[in-house]
Amino acid sequence: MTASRTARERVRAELTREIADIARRQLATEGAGGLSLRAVAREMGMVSSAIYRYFPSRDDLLTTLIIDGYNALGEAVERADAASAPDDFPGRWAAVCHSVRDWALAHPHEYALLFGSPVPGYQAPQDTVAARARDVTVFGRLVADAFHAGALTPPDMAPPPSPAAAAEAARLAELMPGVPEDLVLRALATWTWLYGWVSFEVFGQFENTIEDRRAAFAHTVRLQAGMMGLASSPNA
Amino acid sequence: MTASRTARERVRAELTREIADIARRQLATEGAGGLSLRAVAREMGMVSSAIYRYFPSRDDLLTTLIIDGYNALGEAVERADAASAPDDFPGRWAAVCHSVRDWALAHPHEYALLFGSPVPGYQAPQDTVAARARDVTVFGRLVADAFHAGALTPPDMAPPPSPAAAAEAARLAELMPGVPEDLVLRALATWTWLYGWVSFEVFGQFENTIEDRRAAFAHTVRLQAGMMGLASSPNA
DNA sequence: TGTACATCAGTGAACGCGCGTTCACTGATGTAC
DNA sequence: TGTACATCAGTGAACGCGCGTTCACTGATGTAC
Repeated sequence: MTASRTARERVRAELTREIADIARRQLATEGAGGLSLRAVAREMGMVSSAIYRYFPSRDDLLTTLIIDGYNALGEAVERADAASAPDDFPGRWAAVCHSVRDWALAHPHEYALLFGSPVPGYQAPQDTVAARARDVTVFGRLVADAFHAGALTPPDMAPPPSPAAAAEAARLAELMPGVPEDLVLRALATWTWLYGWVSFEVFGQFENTIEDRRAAFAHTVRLQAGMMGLASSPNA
Repeated sequence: MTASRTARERVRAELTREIADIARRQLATEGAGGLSLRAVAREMGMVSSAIYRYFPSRDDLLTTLIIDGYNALGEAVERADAASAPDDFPGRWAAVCHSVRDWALAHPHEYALLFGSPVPGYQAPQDTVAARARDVTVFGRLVADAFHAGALTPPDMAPPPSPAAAAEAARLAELMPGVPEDLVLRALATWTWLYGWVSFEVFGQFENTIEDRRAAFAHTVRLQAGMMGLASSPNA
């Protein structure tokens, strides 16, 4: 009976998801190192060994959380970009930045899992790479779109890249096809800025230093847009 | 006998330092969460309870490591700045950037302790604030020096700050007295970029993405100098 | 439709481990007269 | 200089805890004829 087999499988899928949800919630109170299979089992009302029917080990559960995290962030960024007018490149950029920041502040421990100190003893498997690139893919497309629309004209302020830097830029250009090397490097600078800021904010470095962080962030987002040379499409 | 009392105290100070050193080394293999008093005691050849003669608790030992870390980083940055020609502002900036990066790559777990995910259950006490600001103090002085030497003339590319952002800038201007608000905000953007880059690098986000990281970093450092508007002193 | 068998989920006990911290204690080192 | 006392460093046992993982097991759910 295919229907009943599906029934069992459906329960299984649901419980698997429930375990991951509880684990995610525990992450939010204990941090990545404090994630405990026994605690998850307790909250599930199961005996601890039963978890092994669903996840072969603690590391495996962590991997699931990491992949889910990258996907959640990636989706948020994709949605933010898609919701903006395609020709309004500064607007798309701002939407992307704020979506990253908002997601990080709403899920600080998941953010820490993805972008903070590596979890000791945990080695991320190959499975995570696909999900990992979703956010930066959106960014690369945004930059490439702007360039090809003639809306990426940065102020002249930088020396030409060294050959080694240019070589790196050439490899990164995969993410933003057709964009010249020095603009790729500017984009990289801006991208690292974004995560630097968000990490400072999520990890508490701005405590007692910056109060209205959203306002300061919003202004810096515009500043970075200017540095990259993002303008509204001249065809718009 | 003052001399003999000093002898005992000297041994005490030495053992205290030795404990901290061992703890720091363990940090480097286990990460912040894995720091264990018992393991430290084992390596000291002491019984675990003996550690309590020197540190009242595990958190206290962690606090010492954090303060030492900020001081080590701060010293490295101070030395790098001091070793540069005072009028060569881009040079000073590059020296500061590379000293942060070099220190972080040489002490990745200490860096993680200072700038990575907060240690769960640990609340940094007030004692850390003085050491915490050493690096940014150097940076603030560098920017202020450049401004007053007429060597801070950024390209025009940013909208004027919102009132809220300007208010934040006014408070941050303590670090770089006399520098106008919009330049303070550019400096803040650059500073967050620096730690964003270094965190990406230390935490492995550039793995399989950027190979010659030093070259890419060096170029981006110059790019950021241009964004801030740092130039060599016109009086030099 | 009914029965015999196979698969799977969950149990409960156990293994072996490491942790932070407390406490009463023994000796050695330092102090005061 | 010598002795009686106080301070301090380090010991060893113990408390109470939680962890990941294994394993033989019981029932329930699904499958094949």
